[in-house]
Amino acid sequence: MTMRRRPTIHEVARVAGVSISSVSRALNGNTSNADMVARVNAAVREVGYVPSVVAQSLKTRHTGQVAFAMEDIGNAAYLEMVRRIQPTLREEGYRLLLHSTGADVEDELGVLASLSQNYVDGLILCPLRVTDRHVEALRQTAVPVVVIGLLPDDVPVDNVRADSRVGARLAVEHLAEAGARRIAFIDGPLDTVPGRARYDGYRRGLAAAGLPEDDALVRFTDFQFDAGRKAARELLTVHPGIDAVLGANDLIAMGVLHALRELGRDVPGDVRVVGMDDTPLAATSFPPLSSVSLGSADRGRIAAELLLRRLEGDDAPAERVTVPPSLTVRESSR
Amino acid sequence: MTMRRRPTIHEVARVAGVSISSVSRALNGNTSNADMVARVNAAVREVGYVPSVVAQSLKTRHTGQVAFAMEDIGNAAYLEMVRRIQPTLREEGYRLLLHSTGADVEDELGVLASLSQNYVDGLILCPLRVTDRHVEALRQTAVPVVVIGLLPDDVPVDNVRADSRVGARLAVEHLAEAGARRIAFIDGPLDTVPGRARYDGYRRGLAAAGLPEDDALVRFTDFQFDAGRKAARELLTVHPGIDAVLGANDLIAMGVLHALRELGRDVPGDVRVVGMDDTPLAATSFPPLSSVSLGSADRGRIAAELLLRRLEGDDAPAERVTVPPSLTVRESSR
DNA sequence: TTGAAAGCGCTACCAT
DNA sequence: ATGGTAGCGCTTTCAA
Repeated sequence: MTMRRRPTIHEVARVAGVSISSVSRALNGNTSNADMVARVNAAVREVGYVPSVVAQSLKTRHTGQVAFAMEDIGNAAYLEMVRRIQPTLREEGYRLLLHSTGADVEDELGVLASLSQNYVDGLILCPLRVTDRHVEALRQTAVPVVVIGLLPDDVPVDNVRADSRVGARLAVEHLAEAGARRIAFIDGPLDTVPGRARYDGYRRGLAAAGLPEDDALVRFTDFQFDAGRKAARELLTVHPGIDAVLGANDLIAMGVLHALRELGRDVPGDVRVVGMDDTPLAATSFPPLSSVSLGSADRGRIAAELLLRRLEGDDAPAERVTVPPSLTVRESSR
Repeated sequence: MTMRRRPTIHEVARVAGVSISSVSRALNGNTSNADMVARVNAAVREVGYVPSVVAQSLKTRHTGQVAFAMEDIGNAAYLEMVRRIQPTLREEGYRLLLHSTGADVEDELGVLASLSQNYVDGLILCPLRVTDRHVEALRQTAVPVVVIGLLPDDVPVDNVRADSRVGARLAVEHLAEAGARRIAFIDGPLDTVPGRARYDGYRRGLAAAGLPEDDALVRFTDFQFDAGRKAARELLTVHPGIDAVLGANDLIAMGVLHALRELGRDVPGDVRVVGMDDTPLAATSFPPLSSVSLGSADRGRIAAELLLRRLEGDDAPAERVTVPPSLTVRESSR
């Protein structure tokens, strides 16, 4: 265990026989003397010098770090975002700091207040809910913030959103076109933003397809596998005439697939099924699950790009980007 | 957009009418004068002071940050680790920096060399392969490192490992007990640590069950769904007598399930299937997939705990923890 | 072009 | 107990 302290710019200067200013300049490309650069580089290699980013940050007032704060990295949608955010930021030399808030609103606010005043140059936030206090905090962050999710129109913050209402509608229209007439919907809680939007989209889809609404075909549960399974089992037992089910996310839809199998119904022969989010689950289920992609990966990438623009000093008015949903049709609704 | 500079400790001192030393002491609990603490806190609130972690880091020589470097956060096993690492570190006040290396060995080394000399107090590394250069780099990192995965015994670095060899063996023994006689194995690349270990475990399992080895029943591909599907299709077309398939991870096993369905073979009636990693996929597949858990969540937690001990100054000899695998039997092999 | 020196905001030592 | 002050390692003026 070598316990030598890391070499500083002073060692490099000493070995190269120049001043620390010259070392700094040579390293940052602020010199035109090729010989100087060569000498400094040689000294750097010799002593194994790595600049202290901390000292650099203190001086330059930026850290090269960006944080992504979301509820739980375990959620497939956030995961997709991270997978795109990281390389996008990295290409520009930023490191990614991860912040799972664990559905804790206070913590989300804490992140906004302190984290944004500290150790990061920017922040991508994916809030579960947006309260007045969020808005307040967003208005006075010390660094650029991009919010992924719904945000009131008057908040001057870059914002990337999905359109899950249109997404649900797409799914319903697709099912109707495929010949379905009694389309059930298993939703998450109606008091969540996505739950509400997807329900609205479902109803619009029915209207667009000229199908009647029937409350008996709708269930509000949780965004979970077991919830979908249970709801589908009940729904299809009471209403055997249901010929299609839309699940408000892929987990619910997977639960529906299981329920149908248990009930001996063929998918898509007897009942067509569509999910939402288009997670990796969808492609590997049996039968492969049609699903509405809400563009998580794109939202992540776009959020990162917006933030990078701000970090480069762009101070144009806040932008609002909506990523359009797209339906991937697989066997479950073909 | 308020463009005021963040207040520093000097503003607080001025408002509180004390010296900056007193502010620092009050804030860090190094004073016993309750009145002083109160005055300082009041001033802190008044000016909205948040200490600069950058300046603190420069002074104290630690950053409060820990990095987790792995191949791709999209992998379910790594994800499980992150989900446990983050809260564990966070409880002790450390932030988590994420570093997907994208299967790039050079990049992995780069992380070790520069990242460990910089902006983090410690590092959790989950290398895909361990080369001599890794070992070399590990020997001279500037901060404590914990490696999740297999590491040569003489490398003095804390190490948390799964026992995927025993895991694969467990799976084979279980299949044999269930009556399987011709157990195929679809592995990832043999030159990866898990690929190698699982293959060894497979062979030991066969030996333990008194079954003959048959190279024709083994395929080395990728740890992916499509790879598993394709390999299974070929394998079962050429060798219809195969009565069980072990997939080296759940994705492969899911691919196997699909291939079998396409070939019209019943699972588990004709062919039993077992996967590895016990990801969420397993429980929601059809039929639900038996899978060997390698304790990803536990490994993540333990790695974080080991690292925290080092960060607290513990300099006991490097520890080696092995998390035992466990088999969850579901319908696919019942 | 180069070097000296002034900080960036903080902690901790040393006087008082 | 409190305040002054010397750095932490760097970048960037400013003179030479």
